[in-house]
Amino acid sequence: MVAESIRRSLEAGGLRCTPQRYAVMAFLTEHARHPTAAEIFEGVNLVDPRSSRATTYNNLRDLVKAGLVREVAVEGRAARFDAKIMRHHHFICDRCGNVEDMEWYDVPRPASGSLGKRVLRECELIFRGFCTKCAPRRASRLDAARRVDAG
Amino acid sequence: MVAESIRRSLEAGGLRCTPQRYAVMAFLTEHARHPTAAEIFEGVNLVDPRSSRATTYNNLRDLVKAGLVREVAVEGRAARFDAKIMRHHHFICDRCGNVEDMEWYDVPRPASGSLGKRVLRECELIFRGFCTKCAPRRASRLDAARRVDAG
DNA sequence: TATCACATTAGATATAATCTAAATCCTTCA
DNA sequence: TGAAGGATTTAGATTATATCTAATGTGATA
Ligand SMILES: [Mn+2]
Ligand SMILES: [Mn+2]
Ligand SMILES: [Zn+2]
Ligand SMILES: [Zn+2]
Repeated sequence: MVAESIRRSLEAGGLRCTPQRYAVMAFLTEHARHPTAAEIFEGVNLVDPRSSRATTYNNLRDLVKAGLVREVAVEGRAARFDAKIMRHHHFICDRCGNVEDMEWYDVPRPASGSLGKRVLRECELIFRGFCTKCAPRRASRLDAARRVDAG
Repeated sequence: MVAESIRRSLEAGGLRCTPQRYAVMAFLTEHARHPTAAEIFEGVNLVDPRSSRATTYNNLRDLVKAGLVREVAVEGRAARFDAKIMRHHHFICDRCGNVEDMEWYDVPRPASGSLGKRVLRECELIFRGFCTKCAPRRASRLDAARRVDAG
């Protein structure tokens, strides 16, 4: 059962399972769309219980620190979050900015000469291009496509 | 000569070579440290001519649009910028957050089945771990290391 | 029940980025 | 030359995002 597994992973991470904290984890587990903190705040408050903005931010910070959630590196202003269920890479659309999950595969590590004294923990891959929704319009210039969307 | 090459690349990108715009490109070319907009603003104003904050942001936006500069995807709040001189990957330090350049090498593309109808433009690699400066302290817990730094 | 650490909250504050509208600078073309 | 008009710059206001503060609430346990 999903509820029980969230409860367990919170406790494994040394965090109490509060309604607000549970709601953030549940939302991220159900929505693999890499929502922003504002979207998560809105999402968890569509249903009860109410959670304040500060609590949403606090819990996201704690969940990241506990390793249950990761912040996805992406340009744009607002941080995006991702429940750490399975290893995967990301595809970021040049046109609409959507961040999509991509199947995991191992990446060749850099030559140890180029790594120097650095200690490598992980290699993350970010693919860029046009997503399925945006690819059909790729014939037209990017600017033209943007203009169409704005209109 | 570097000055001349900056001038030429600006014009090739369809941008006038103004003193403020030139200063941003020159700063980014000299400082491969992926500075934030605020750092660039401060940096270009250490020498003359003065450039306003709005102009620094405007020029960074225009330079990115022209493909001469890229915004580096990194967690943290402020966007970081990088003159597009040579292809390279990035190493981000878990402890101090520094973004360092890493030698370029080709990355195996995802299986076309997992790509679907998406159109792939590039594969970017982000390495994470401890940088040369932070690696020696890695024995102690991350939190402990942070406390030392703060104190 | 009393205690105490952990959590939540509203609202204030800080930080990063963008917008606005006016002024200035360039290029072009009589 | 010297208007005309587009591109650029500017200070300051505004918006967007994130964090802080200090008061309050909650629940496990002695
Ligand atoms: Mn993801
Ligand atoms: Mn770089
Ligand atoms: Zn898209
Ligand atoms: Zn470091």
